[in-house]
Amino acid sequence: MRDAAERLGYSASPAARALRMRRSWWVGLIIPDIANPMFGEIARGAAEVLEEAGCHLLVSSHDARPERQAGQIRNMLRQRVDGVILQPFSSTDEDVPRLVQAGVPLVLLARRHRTQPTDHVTMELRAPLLEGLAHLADLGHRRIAITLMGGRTSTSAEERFETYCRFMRERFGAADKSLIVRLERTELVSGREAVPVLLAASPTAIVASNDLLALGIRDGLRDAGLLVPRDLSLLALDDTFLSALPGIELTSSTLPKRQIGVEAARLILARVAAPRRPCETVVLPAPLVVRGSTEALPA
Amino acid sequence: MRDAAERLGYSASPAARALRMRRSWWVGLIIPDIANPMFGEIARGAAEVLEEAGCHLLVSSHDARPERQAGQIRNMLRQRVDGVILQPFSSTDEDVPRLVQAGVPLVLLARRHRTQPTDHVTMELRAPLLEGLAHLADLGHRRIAITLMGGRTSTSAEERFETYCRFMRERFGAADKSLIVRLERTELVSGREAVPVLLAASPTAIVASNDLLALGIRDGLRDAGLLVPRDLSLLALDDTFLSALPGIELTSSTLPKRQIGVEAARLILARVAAPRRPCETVVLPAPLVVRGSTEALPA
DNA sequence: TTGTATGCGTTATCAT
DNA sequence: ATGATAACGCATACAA
Repeated sequence: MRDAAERLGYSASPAARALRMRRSWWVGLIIPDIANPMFGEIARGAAEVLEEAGCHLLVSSHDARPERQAGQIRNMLRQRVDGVILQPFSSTDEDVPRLVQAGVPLVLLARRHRTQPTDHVTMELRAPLLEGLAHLADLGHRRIAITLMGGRTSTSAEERFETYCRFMRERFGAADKSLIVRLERTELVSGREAVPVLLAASPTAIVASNDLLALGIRDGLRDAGLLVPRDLSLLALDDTFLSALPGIELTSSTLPKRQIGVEAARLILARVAAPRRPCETVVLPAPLVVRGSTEALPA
Repeated sequence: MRDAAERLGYSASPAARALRMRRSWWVGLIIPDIANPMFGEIARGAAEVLEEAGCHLLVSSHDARPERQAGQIRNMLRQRVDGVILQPFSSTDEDVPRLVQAGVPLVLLARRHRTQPTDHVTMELRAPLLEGLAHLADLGHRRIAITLMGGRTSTSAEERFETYCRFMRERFGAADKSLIVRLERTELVSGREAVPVLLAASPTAIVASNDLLALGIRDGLRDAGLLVPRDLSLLALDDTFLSALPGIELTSSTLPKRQIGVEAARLILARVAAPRRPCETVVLPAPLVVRGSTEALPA
């Protein structure tokens, strides 16, 4: 019977199925930027495991505009998606309770919501930073500057802030707050613009929130007549494929991008199968890869 | 009435609409690699104009596997998408006649089909190459090597082959075929592996099919003790945002990626509105941007 | 103009 | 087991 159907090239109409079954067999992935290869790899990982379960991935990019994110969520709910994978803007993103309210399986990426418990997948936040700081400290660096993204609303920034301060205190007795630079945007130009502020604290090494930002910083340093790693060491957290490129070669903590997608999809499917199961958190490692941008401090 | 509906938060069920109207208000975009920012930007451009028309973009990445492309097309046809935007594998891709047969509005990217006329959007192929060759020739280069992707089935490779030969003949009297290197894959490693073959023809400048390939070539040259642009000039066609990155800085012909998506979506909508209109071709310019990887040949 | 019945292609239910 | 039937939520054609 099934093969007879396949012989004849017949296949059920998804629209009729969705109407009748009140679900679409689609899972939505809502991301800030579809041109960012990081999210592309997450999408690939998620699509892989969803296909196996007979579902499809629906990707929506909102280009960092909250009102677009809200619109895309509305749209997905209308489509009766089986689940939503979302990287929220902040830990107080109002769309998160809305989604939970709507009763749709939800997986948060990167951050968790402050009040609303959900399934979510993150990468280790403390370990890679500690590993990076230890790497620099072992190379002789003491004045290590760090960039932190977003305001105080960002849990990840706060966690990094605390981790940084604790490490510096434990290793060197004190943490000089002037070495901490808070940035709004995580782009190349943002890195370039941050250079004067960074240099004001006269660091010998800089930890950047991600590799694109690090590239901008390196470019700004070059304009200031400073070369990496000769004059300053540079380390990037949360890297993309860029860090490994010849000509870039940044020491960085590398995210398991595909795996993030895989785990997120897995959590969605698990909740579809068991709506009342307790929320689960998956924490993925982000090991440090030493490349050419960090060097021992000359004595 | 409409606003009354919106006040109450009501909105039509897409499934019921699709079932009744025999169309989904979705447009499919089928691409080789969702982690490639080039396709991300195309997707963004397409999504923008589709949203305005009340449609949504459905992105599917097949990771360069023909059988996956075929499956995704089947899936999209079942979903009754309003149209399909596709970058076919070759000018004889068998999925193309199938799609036309199915009667779904279809826009081809990059290449056109050899026998089946369709709407399509390409970038200029001859002009950027000629511009690049002229740029190198003006810098004093005579032995200009070039990489060509794919076998003889690739129309674009053939067009570039002819363009290259004609330019070299007209400018220097003859085209040395040993300067032409045919490659199968367009990846970083592929560029690195091509270096020995390229060097065998002792060129002073190299034209690479795209910037990732160029990066690989530069890396391979460095391993061979040759520096760009000091020892060799390097020029990339069909660039992505990579070329402009500090630390990369390749002279390259820059694709209007977003615009490709915009035009493709426009063509889909036009055909939805007028199914019998004649096929249209949009050719977008790809101007040369001179950066640090090309230099005058020392006398 | 406003209202009402029918069908789109499934699945689920109920009767056989 | 197998088969007929209703309902999912909309658009449309036709009646009032």
